[in-house]
Amino acid sequence: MAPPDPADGTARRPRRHDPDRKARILDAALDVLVEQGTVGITHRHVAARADVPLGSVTYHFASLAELQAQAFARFVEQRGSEFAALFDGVRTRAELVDVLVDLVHGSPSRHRSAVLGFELHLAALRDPGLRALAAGWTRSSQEVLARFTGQDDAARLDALLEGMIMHALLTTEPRSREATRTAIARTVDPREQGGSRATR
Amino acid sequence: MAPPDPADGTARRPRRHDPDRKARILDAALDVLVEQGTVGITHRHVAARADVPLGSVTYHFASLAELQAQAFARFVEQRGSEFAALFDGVRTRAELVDVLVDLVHGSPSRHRSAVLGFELHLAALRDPGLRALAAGWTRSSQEVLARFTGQDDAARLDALLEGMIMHALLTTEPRSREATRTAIARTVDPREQGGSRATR
Amino acid sequence: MAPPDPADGTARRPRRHDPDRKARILDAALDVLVEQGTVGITHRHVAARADVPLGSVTYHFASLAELQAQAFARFVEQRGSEFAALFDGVRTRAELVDVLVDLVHGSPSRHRSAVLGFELHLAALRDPGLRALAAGWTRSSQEVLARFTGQDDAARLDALLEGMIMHALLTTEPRSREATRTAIARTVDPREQGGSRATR
Amino acid sequence: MAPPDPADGTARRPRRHDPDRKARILDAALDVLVEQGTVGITHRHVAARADVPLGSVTYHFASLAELQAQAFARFVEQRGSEFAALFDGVRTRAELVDVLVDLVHGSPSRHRSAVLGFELHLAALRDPGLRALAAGWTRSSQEVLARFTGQDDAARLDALLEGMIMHALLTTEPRSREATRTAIARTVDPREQGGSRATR
DNA sequence: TATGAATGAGGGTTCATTCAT
DNA sequence: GATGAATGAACCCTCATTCAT
Repeated sequence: MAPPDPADGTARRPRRHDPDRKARILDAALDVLVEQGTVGITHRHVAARADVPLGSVTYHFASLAELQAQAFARFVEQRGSEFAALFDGVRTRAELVDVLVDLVHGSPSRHRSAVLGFELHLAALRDPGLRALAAGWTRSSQEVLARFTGQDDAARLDALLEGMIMHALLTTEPRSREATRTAIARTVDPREQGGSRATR
Repeated sequence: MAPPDPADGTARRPRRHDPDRKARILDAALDVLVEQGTVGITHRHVAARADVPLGSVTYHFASLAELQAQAFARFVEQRGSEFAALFDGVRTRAELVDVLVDLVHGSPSRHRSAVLGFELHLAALRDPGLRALAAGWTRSSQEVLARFTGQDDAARLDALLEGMIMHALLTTEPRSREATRTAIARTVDPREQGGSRATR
Repeated sequence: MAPPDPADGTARRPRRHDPDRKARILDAALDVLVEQGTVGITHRHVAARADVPLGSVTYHFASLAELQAQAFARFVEQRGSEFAALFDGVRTRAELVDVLVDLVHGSPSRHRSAVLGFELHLAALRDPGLRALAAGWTRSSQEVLARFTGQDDAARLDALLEGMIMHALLTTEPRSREATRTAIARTVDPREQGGSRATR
Repeated sequence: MAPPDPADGTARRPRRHDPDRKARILDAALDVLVEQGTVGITHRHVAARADVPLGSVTYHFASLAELQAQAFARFVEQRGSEFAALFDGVRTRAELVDVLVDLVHGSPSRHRSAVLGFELHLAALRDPGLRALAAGWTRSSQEVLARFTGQDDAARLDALLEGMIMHALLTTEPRSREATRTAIARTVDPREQGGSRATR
């Protein structure tokens, strides 16, 4: 005889043997991070988000800190590939600028990456393990950019993008794409003087 | 017979009638924010840091959210003046660059501002009130910069600084001041091509 | 409008301002210790036993270990006075033996002291703070006995009593009072050879 | 792709077909009992101590209570033989006293027995099954002693030893062997009046 | 005005036990 | 036979907030 369903409408969860449950928990943790930030990372929130019993989270992760660390690691891995893929078809400086402008004035899907990135950066301020992770991520991002701009300009460009993305996340009256384009274009190629689309 | 002490470490303190206690509490809250981030903002932590009884915090602030908001407001106000003052003696582009390089490769006192700034930015992502505060801060910062660079370049410079400060906070092997100087110099004056100290 | 009573029949507890609640919690903890042993010392058990909300226990005691330590300290203090009082009217060796036999073949009220004493001894094995407490208790007990027997015999007598009390607690077929009396009498006065009531 | 490890430290161990694993688990449980007391008896602790997978403990024992009971039973059996063997070469009262003094002022190996004995006694207070076990142990111990002292004195001697061992376990400034010897000698032979080594 | 006692929700974590493999 | 994934209860403790004094 099966146990009765609880009264509160939540269906019984008979799910035993669920492979890659661990990965699903990590994805749920990233969802929570986007919506609530690091304060939202609790066993109970993550479990509810992953539609998994509480004990399942504590079973797979020895501590919340470890869960958070692995979630961030998963993000960096996934986002690293995505980021590199953005530049796959880029041949000219103009195309590079196009991609970067899209990066800043991003779609909702970019919003997620941006928020997670900043959460990681802030968490890394006080966690050496996360600091190493963030450093690796920054390095690989700059390597991607450096293929187009050279090493030094890549660092500069990366910092500019970081700041612009943060501002874009926060601003209520979004700066026009044109202003963003100009700023990026000048950084990608300092000889650019005009604010409009580079024609040469 | 003396009344029993509570179990936590809060000792008995006979300080009655303490003007500007409210301000001291806010400063303590900022200290906590620097050291532990927004998760550390609890009545007990702040009270202990301010060396003030627990009830004093709840008495002066209707809720924790309000305490945090006022603490951030105090920070923006203080930091705004400080920031403007940094540029008081600046006359040439070279001097501007000097000040900005110092801003990025900051002393420990700058560390505090940088951390609080990022804490504010991240908290503002999910709190409309803080978002307005952060927006005002960004605007006034850019106005200061714009006195030297014009409006558009100020926004670009501000974003660059933001990104470089974050990277400087996180990196383990700090990038040389020279690289920072070059990046800033090129942004301040796009005609700069060399990486070394600008001579005029 | 008062909040409604909970559905499970437990009456609402409007009790604010309850002085010597801390002492009541400690007494409840001792009750729990008697009934369930150290494993039963949980915030919830003690709170329920003291008819006090859970938060009240955590408020008054910084940790469970501290609660347990203070409870044992309270027991030692109370029991110390009781123990000394047992010998107030003792004038002769025979009266001393009478009191000690009663101590071993104790009433239910003695059961409590015996169990708490052994719980303390065992807990003290692994807790230096409790070890000091237990040592002090043993010392003061032996001082009381020494007033009748001298220092060395007091130690011997104390050990014998300890062992007999433990056996009395455990045995299913209780040894007769006569056997206990004989054993004690021989220890109190080694010249005693017979097993029956000392007449001299 | 390897299956994920659980979050706790239990590593993968390829030991299949391990006879007398059950006995090894019981010995591990006794080790845990000595070090942490009955609260430490958990499936995980015992499994880790025995270097055995978690499931192995639940497989061999229907419940934790049963595991504990069997561990105590194993202790009583082993310790019973050991205890009897202590008296194998005893011929005179003086030799008997020597053995008993060693029993109280024991080496580390005796420490283990003493702690386990008291753990058993206290656990038996609240568990009828263990009470029977403890009663049997006490009986057989007294039978060994009775071969030298007679039935009544054996019970008295056993109680004295029990108390002295407990005191010896707890005391920080260990009572001298001489005092212990005197106490035992007087109990073994009430005609003994002097405190020093009995010469006949 | 100012304080600290009081409360209950919710936090991280450990655990005995069940069960599919 | 043997194992480890899975589950939910219960653990200790921290906390925001309320309120009597």
